[in-house]
Amino acid sequence: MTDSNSQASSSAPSIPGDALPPVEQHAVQYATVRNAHETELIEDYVELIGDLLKHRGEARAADIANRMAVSQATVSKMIRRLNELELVTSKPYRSLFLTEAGQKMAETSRARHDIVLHFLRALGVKDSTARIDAEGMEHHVSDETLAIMQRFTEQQQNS
Amino acid sequence: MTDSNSQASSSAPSIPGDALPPVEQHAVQYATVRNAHETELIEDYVELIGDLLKHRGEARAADIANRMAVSQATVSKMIRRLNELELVTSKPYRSLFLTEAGQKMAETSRARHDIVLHFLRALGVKDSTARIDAEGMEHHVSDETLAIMQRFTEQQQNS
DNA sequence: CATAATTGTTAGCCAAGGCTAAACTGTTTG
DNA sequence: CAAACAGTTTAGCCTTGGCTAACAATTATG
Repeated sequence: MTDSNSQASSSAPSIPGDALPPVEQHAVQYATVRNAHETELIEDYVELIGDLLKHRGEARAADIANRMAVSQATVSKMIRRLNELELVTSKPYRSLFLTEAGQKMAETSRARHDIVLHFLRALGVKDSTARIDAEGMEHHVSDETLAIMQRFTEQQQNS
Repeated sequence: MTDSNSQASSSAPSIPGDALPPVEQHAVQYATVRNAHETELIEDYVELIGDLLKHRGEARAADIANRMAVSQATVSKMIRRLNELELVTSKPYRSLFLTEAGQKMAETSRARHDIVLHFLRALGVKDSTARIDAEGMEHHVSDETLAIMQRFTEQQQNS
């Protein structure tokens, strides 16, 4: 352990991004991101399946492959994983459906996604950019920040 | 190709997150995120090495391992990659240094990171949360959004 | 200065998430 | 109703980014 704990442990939230955070805090940041990455893809699939079911009535592997710009083989493999995680049910060659848990995840993800998207638009980001950014950001926004984003969007609308 | 192009192709930026985006646009969103993921880790390493050099004068593998909460073996392997990409130079058992390209990347990453972090704080997110969120978000924020965030933060400060 | 502790590297393992090619199933249609 | 086409699955490959364990080099210390 070379890397001693910065200097003083004073809580200095006002000083800008200068000065390295203490090791443990820094470690938590990176670990949190790594962790998010593990669930990210899963959530994206589940969210998309939910959307397809809602808007199209069915969710076929081919649709998912097209929308995600990924091969059908990749989707097929992923569906197996989603099955094992009991997020979707699937009969071979038939549309997918979400389990209870899957539906819950889909709703949560969709809600997060929408909050971020609406927030970005309220900030003044143009639609096409906002959509791309929201897709990437949604998995990395804490509940605290999410709540603030929502409040901001609402205030923006009443004015 | 089952998934026909939603309905009308009218530009409707005002309607909420309802309705699926057209297939190609949707595909671009996901592809963009996938792409970001590939460079993300690299950027994080380079950024951290830059910070360590700046604040400590040296960047040792052990420090990186501690700060990233990852094994030394993982760091060692990663450093080999960074070497191949000509982002860092390293002699065994010596501190790392950034190449020109590495320094450039470190600065860019650091700048993005700071803009996002300051923005979140300006929004009212508490410091510890803002740090975690910024770490995850920074790689998924477009230049357009970044510029808006920066402006927002500045306005917030002059008031 | 010899040995202990720290730091770094290598080898070899694993899971995830891509891909292509080939095989199989279901549906449509001549 | 058979053949063609569209959709799905499987097999097998690759890269990334983790890990542990074992070994090597450097640095610190009794």
